[in-house]
Amino acid sequence: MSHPLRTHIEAVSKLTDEEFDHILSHFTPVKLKKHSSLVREGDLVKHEYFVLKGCLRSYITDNTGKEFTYQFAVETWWISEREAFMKHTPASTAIECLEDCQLLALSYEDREKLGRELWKYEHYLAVKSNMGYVALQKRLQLMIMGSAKERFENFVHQYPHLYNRIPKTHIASYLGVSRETISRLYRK
Amino acid sequence: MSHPLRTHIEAVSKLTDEEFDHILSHFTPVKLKKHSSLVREGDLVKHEYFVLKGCLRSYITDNTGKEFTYQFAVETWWISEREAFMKHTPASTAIECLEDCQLLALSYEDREKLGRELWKYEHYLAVKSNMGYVALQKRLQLMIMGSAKERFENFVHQYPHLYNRIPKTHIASYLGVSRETISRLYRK
DNA sequence: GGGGTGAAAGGACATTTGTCACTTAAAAAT
DNA sequence: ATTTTTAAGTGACAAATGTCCTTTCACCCC
Repeated sequence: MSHPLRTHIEAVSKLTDEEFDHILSHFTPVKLKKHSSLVREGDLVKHEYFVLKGCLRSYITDNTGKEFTYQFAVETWWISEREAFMKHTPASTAIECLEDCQLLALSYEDREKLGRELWKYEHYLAVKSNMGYVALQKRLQLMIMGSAKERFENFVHQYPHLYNRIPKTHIASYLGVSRETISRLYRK
Repeated sequence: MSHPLRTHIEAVSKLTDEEFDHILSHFTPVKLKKHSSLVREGDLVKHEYFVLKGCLRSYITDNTGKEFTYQFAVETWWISEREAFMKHTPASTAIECLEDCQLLALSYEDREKLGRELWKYEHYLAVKSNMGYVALQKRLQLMIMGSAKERFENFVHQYPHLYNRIPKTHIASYLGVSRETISRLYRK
């Protein structure tokens, strides 16, 4: 059974054992308890993370205390605060663990280094970034064109495993509806 | 007075006269009349476009005939159908001219070629792509957290020059509200 | 320069979704 | 096990926004 990170990269381009070992040697394991924070608003974000085990979300809180969930991450997903990580500015979104988590951390410097050393890694990043952009476009489109019901059904269909794993409150804040609305839809 | 495309690239990195002339030599001028289509749904998209003069929008139409505007473009902006252009798949969004337009077209092959030949161009693309991602995130966030009023006011504040140039119908479809709602907000 | 065409404004009403207050259920802590 | 805390379900009502329809305005175009 191959390493989950290897599987993930090889969905884009195949690696030799040496290449993968070299890549993996730049990652640092991180363990976190449920409810702990990986990133707090205002932090500098020096790493991005690959999830080995557990579940996290990134979110922001507005001045009235309402939350908006940008992203969830479970096994084999990446998570970070992209803008802060890239530009070395303070984080405007927070990241918290929804379960006990095991992560692999990669620093900004090592990411750059890997990209320079290994074209396949650079390419993997470019493909990943592009897929992220397209996915975000789709989400925006659904947000604008779809009703609460359509958004909810799409979520359940797209992420059946998340739907029973993540508190409804957070799913609601990801979909941009109230928790009560989710309840009402769920009933039917 | 420098060429608008040069100014745009040089906001990221400075070019020599030779470099810019080399870049520019890969672009083809395109002229289009108001109301004409640059891309139709289902087309293959072989070029991306830099706007010299005029105004365009990209949009999709759902099965009930309702439209959603992805993007506007005026002087010095780029426009294309990113997914179709990148993946060589049929376009799922259309692009139309809201005014008479003068554009510069760059083919996929030439784009790749320029990126390979001139690192500064590759870098310019990467920066542009990253800014696009962050902007899209901000738009999604505002869409989810903001009221119709907030979204509208943000638009007017962010693009004061577009607000009097583009039909309200299209601004409404960009903001994900009905035209009537825009009218009501504008009244006050 | 009058007739036609498309965009915007406005009112009445319907629908969706949010808010609040309360109850129930489940999970965590001691 | 019992208590305490947290999440979810529910109903009544309010607010925001959409829909439909009519009127007005502005701009083109023979």
